[in-house]
Amino acid sequence: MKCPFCGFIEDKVIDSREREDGFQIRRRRECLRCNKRFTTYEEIEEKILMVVKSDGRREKFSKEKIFTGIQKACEKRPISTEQISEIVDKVKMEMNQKFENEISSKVIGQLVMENLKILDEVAYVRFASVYRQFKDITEFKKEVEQILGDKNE
Amino acid sequence: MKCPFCGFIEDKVIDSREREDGFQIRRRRECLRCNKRFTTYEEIEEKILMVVKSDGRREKFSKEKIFTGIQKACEKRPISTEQISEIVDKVKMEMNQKFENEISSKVIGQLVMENLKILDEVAYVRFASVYRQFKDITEFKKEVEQILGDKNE
DNA sequence: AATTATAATACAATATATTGTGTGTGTAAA
DNA sequence: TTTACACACACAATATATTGTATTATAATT
Repeated sequence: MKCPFCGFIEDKVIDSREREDGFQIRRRRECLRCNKRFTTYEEIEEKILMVVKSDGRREKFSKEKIFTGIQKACEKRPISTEQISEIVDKVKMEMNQKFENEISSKVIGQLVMENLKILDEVAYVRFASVYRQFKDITEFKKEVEQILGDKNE
Repeated sequence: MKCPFCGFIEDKVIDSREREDGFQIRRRRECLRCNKRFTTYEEIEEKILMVVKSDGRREKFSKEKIFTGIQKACEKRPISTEQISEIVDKVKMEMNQKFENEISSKVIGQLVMENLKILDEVAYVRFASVYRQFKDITEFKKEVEQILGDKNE
């Protein structure tokens, strides 16, 4: 790794820590010529995932959008930011497992819903109402009865 | 490094290559649970350098801007893109050595000029004429005589 | 279509990074 | 202002990454 101070190509790692979330490694390096220190980060290469929206337009997949979508559904619910992040990461992982370069926004919505359902039913129903575009309250009713029904089996 | 497919936290590096320019290391990793492979990149953390312009406004330092500035000065000159990149990198390195978070655009100009002077005098004079805002051709004359004078010493 | 560059793959010999534990510091959040 | 959190620093014991060489695949460029 080229020293940002003197440009020398050799250095040694004097410390190396993985972030708790496991998505980054930080290394502290020292240049073998000028002895100055600098920090590097190792990250997973993100393949650019395209999301196909219902009208056919495509846009870059963004963790942030999913995050805010879930966040809205979780308003005033006992769900922490970390828990939302976990869902986002899980959804992303499932996407990596199952899909190539494109994924429809519908499928993303389903993945989010599956994960949200386990965590918080209120948030789940809220999210579903937005995602599946509930037209009137009977749809809420149906969805809730569905959930309750599943539990009694 | 967390597996992007299954989320497992352990993996092994099966290949590791440094880019020729020395600013990146690419690692090929394999998950110890699902055996899927993925790629990571290690890069130097970029500290955000602010450039103070002559009117006092600040903006983020950008390699691209310097690059295009030099490129203009090198029009029709026998200077390759790589050589320009090298100057940009050298300037950046000098900045890292000497400065903290802020640097005046004037000083950047000087650094560029120093490096350009060694490489190509025509480009240097062009760059200087823009950078130091030559008012008339006598300034070109002065600059050229200065260079020629330096050589005879 | 031909060319170039970059990435993925494999394998073997060698060198260097990683991880735990602990201290201190600066900065952002509560 | 007190509390967290992330980063810098140090050291020691252990495990794993790095680098050369080479072939093939894929994407980008002309």
